Amino acid sequence: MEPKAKRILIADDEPDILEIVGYNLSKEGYEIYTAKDGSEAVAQAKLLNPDLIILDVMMPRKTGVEVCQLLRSLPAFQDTLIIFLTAMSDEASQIKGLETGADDYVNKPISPKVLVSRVNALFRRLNKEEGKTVVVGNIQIDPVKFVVTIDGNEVILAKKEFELLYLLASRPGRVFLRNEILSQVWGSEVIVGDRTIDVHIRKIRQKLNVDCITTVKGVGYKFEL
Amino acid sequence: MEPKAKRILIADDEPDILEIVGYNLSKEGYEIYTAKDGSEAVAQAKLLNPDLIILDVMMPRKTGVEVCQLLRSLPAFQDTLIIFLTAMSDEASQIKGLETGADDYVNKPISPKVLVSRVNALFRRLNKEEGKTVVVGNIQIDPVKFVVTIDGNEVILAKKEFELLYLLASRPGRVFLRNEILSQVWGSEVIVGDRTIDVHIRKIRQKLNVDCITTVKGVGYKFEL
DNA sequence: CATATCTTTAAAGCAACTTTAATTTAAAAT
DNA sequence: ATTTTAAATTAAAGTTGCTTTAAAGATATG
Repeated sequence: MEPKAKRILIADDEPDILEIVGYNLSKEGYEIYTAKDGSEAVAQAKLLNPDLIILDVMMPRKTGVEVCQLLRSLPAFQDTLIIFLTAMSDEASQIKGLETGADDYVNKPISPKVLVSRVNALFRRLNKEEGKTVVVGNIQIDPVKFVVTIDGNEVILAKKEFELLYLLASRPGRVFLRNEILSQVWGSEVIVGDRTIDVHIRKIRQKLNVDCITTVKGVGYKFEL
Repeated sequence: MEPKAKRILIADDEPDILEIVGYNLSKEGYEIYTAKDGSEAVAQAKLLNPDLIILDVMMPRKTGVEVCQLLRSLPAFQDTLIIFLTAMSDEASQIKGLETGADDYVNKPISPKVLVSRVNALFRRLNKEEGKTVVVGNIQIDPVKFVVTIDGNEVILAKKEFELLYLLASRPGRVFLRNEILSQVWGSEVIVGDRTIDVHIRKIRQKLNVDCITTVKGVGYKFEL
């Protein structure tokens, strides 16, 4: 299920900024809306309910700070992300901006790429996005949920089995030596026999019921479909 | 839920930075812990389960970026806030840092006040996400009213039970390690045995009478229907 | 201040996970 | 083809970690 595109409202009185920032963010898949002054920003915000509002501090007809304060006082905009854009690089303004309820404060001149990164970082945090899931073909291995799914069906692995599979699948195609596996999965202090690995490999193969772990005789194991 | 003091781990090889930043943040009511290199940062992080980690990028024995990547790959640190501190002010580093999974990127020389504002801003945002009613299937958990309802019927949980359930349910599917649970629900000062968690889990399962908490042996517990 | 409720500890039991060991099978090497 | 070596398989032993229960220690409440 694809999450619907995030809406971003950009408010600045310089058309160039709107243009450049808008272009770079839309390239990332965001839906962009613009406003050319503070009042318009408020009106647009109420109309659109954006997920993020980027506000220039110095704008005609309400400054960015005023817009921020006004919106934050409304229940509907309690959670909306807000970023300030400003030419004023002094500390005091920045602190004031952040204390007004903004989530970030970016100084001009703006690097579009940096701004995009910061926007992504904010959304990443908000979505509580889960990273690190290994996906190979129809197999998904999610270390956060501690679940393996094949074609959407959950397979339950024990801890060691899971760790072993995750290690192998994290680098599909690469061969892992037995002592690599031992040190990665078991740690360097623990001493277990080589057969232990075999038994776990077997259990994984059995439970997954998919031919995805290849034996490289005399060397180790590798994951591939 | 009484807000427990937020724990911040600061890692930098310059003692001055640790001193100044630590001082300013502790003034704000944060609990401060420090590490003087990358390896120590990782060790401390695992031990303390901090709410925020401030990482110098250039550190001996693992750079800040390495520490970030390492921690982000662990389930326990998916949600932990991370701020990079760096003398490198070039765009590329900043973008890379943010894409590594950091929540903010602050250039040196640091203004302690600005840093404090940014830290506050991050926590402010995080708190907005907390304290919300969690709805999973037919189960509702309202942390404000302190009430759990299943299909509209109220279920009465004790405080610790409620906090534990709320934690698990706030991220359905995600596995919470035992020490994560301990530090989130009990706090770092309190020392209670592992069995305590089990007993509370049991009481929750009993009272809810719905199979919604799964045990992941050797790892932790997770909430899912 | 007594009682009820919540929280934590402790202990027994059990189920699942992990490891070992022994045997069989398969793949290289001679 | 035979020997050697490594891995697969199986079953059993060993271990760990969770569940459950009961009871004692806190804390709150009337």
